[in-house]
Amino acid sequence: MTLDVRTMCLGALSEAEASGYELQKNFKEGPLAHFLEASYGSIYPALTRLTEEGLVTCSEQTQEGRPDKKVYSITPQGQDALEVALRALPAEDRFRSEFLFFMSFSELMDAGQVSRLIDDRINTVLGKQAILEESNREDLTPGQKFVLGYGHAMMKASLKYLQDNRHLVEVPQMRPAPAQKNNGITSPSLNQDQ
Amino acid sequence: MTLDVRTMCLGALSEAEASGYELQKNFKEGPLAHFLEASYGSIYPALTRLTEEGLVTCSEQTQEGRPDKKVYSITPQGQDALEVALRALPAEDRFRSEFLFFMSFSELMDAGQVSRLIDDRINTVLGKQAILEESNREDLTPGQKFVLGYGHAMMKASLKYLQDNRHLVEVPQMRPAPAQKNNGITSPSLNQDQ
DNA sequence: GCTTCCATGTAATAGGTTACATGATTTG
DNA sequence: CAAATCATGTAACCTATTACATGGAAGC
Repeated sequence: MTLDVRTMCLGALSEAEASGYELQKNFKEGPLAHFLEASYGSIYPALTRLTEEGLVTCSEQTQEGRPDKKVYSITPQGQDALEVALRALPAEDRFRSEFLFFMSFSELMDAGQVSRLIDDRINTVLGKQAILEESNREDLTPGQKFVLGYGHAMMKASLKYLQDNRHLVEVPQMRPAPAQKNNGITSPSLNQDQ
Repeated sequence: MTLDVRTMCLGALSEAEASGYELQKNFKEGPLAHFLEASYGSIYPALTRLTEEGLVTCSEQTQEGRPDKKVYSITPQGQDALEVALRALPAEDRFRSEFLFFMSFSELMDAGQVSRLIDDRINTVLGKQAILEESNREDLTPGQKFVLGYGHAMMKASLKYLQDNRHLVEVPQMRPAPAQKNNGITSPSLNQDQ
């Protein structure tokens, strides 16, 4: 089984009823933001399908000063389906990083580009960290807190690694360079903790 | 630009010539294993396309005792294309974790399942760590070492977090209701396989 | 006045996985 | 003797992204 948008929506609706628009926002800014993401183009069809299958119901709400809203709620069958799904074994994570791919070819880039890439990366991680911190409220379930903490730990580790090891790819390689002191290239061993 | 299998293959071939079969193995077991993965169904068509575009060339090699092999090498145009691609801004990481999704609903699972999930996760991370350690050879480029070290740091942080915080989801939550009867509603379950 | 937020949806497209099809050889 | 490894490829399928289409209200 793969974690698809349909299951993501069902899970989110088991926490609270919401519209498609709100779901997208929750994925993007909620406590699970670091590993969930979905576009409207996948959310709306998913909700239609869940409704057809009887796992959620929809009630249209007219609002003043705002567009109409379709609020979806989970049904008992939906809750059941979610709990059944939760008994299976989770599939492996899907992680694909263009940043790391680029970095693995740092010798093919000039120093400026490499540094820029790392700076950008640090900034995006800081941004994501801020999002997680904002969504850390008291009303989160233990599970959500656990997951949020996990994301936070990963980002902290990421920042630390980038800061501590950027010199490995920023030190100009094979240059007929003049005397540059401080050639502190530490052997990039895997197990360097401190 | 998105990191597609075609670009992954081109990058790998810029390091060394290889067959499609070898590329898959390299993705799965090499120093970039933690964020690259591709099936044969995507690699072989990608190689065909790269050849058509003149970015790689192919030479068939007959082997004794083994099936014939198609060894692909990068062309100057291919090397050029790779370096051009490297000047762009990398797209955001794609990360989707079914494990974390499950954990965020830990209250809906029984304690045994939660513990099993965490144990399994620890074991898979340990397995991936072993793969990375095995691929840590001296002939890696600085970029590859940097990326491999990054993966290693992430896994270490992951293990530490799991071990230090599993109690957050393993402590039994105050459940009001004792016996939940299992009503056998044949609900249209989510992706029931097996 | 421009941009962002609210709000829903469809269609074209891209990109990938899984299963299928084939088959010799080596390892346990 | 069964399983894994080596080796390539296609076809059916699935899922998700992007762009398109629409439009009022609120904030800057």
